[in-house]
Amino acid sequence: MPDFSFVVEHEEGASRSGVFTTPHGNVETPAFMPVGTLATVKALDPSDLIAMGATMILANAYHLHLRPGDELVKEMGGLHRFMQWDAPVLTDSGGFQVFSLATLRKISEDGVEFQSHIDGSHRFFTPESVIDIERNLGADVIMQFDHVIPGQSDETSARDASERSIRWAARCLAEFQRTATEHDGQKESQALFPIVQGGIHAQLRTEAAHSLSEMHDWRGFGIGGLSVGEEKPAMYEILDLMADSLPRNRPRYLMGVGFPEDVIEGIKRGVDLFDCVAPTRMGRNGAAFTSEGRLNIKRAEYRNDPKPLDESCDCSACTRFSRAYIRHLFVSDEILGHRLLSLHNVHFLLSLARSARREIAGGNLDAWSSDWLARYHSTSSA
RNA sequence: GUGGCUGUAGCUCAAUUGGUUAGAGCACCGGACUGUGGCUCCGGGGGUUGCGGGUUCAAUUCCCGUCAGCCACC
Repeated sequence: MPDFSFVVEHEEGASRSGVFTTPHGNVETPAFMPVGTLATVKALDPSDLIAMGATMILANAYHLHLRPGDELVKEMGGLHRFMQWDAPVLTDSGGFQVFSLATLRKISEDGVEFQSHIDGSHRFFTPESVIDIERNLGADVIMQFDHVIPGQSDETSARDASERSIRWAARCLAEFQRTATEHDGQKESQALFPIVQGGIHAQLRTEAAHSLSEMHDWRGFGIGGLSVGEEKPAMYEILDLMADSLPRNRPRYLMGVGFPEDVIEGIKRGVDLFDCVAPTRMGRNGAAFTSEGRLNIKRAEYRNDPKPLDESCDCSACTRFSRAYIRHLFVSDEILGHRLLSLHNVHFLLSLARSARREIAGGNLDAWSSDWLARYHSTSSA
């Protein structure tokens, strides 16, 4: 048995359902991966995640390197043991953090110099150093160090970032292979995914997909640089391109997406893996995803509403608590409110991916997704 | 009982020697958030300036009365 594999079981148009196998277990795809940047899915316990059917979660190399330190995580037995999560984990490299929160940064061909957002200390990340960090953390899937730019960037800067990301993929791969024997022994303990960049420029995207595909027989591919400020139709067009230009027999991971409607649109275009902070962040900010659109639980109209967040949901928040109670928790700034909404939202995304998987197997994704989207949008903008 | 101080948005306070439409923070009511800071950001509704008179072209501001709270002294 290979330590990593991907088997496509059913296909419908560009979409497919399958099983992604890792050293810590199988991931049935399409799948949504809850985000646990700091080795914790905020407000949730690993047992909550297992109970909801989560199979794979994220952590972040940039954040864990700064605190508590990847060396410490390694000393404590690696990420799985440290956070008591025995199922698959994926670590993001920190490329996105360089883009999103490092105010002081200097990008060169060699790497990125930036200041820690925690203590202001100066750091230098290279493709090689990031792989070393991700080796120490020990996640099943590790992402290359890439260069992310805003969604509306012009073609020149998008090309610059995309081509640099491809060169960095090669350097990550070299460092990954150099360190393979000391980490893997006889077995393959980690898989490295490259990341396709190229902004919203079709030519750049297809070039990047082909360059990376020819570079190595990767275990899977990341699609990055989307949902970073571009219009939604532009993102969907790029995903259409990816369906045709990435190998069909490898999982495709759309990074940082998404909102329920984007997960549906991604699945229709052959995406297998998703991750997003939305369910937990919005959970902490008082918004719930429901089958009829987004619901802001802090609204006064829910003050005495006995209904659950979503009447068609069977999560442990919806089967027990009223909107009135959860609203009260938020108005009173009680942490149980954050927990219940996070629980519900993560359940919502996991359940959505499961439903889509089922519909693909039944050959009914197209009709199902149309109905789903119509219902979701019918009341959310009212 | 006498003297003094203070009354401005739900709360805490602003408002240049009397000068345009009395502002701010918090609260409240909406909205945003896509490879995570529980943060943050963007809008909005709110005032018979305790009450009643007076002076003035003009009063939150000056004067008189009155009510309320606080302080001091009988």
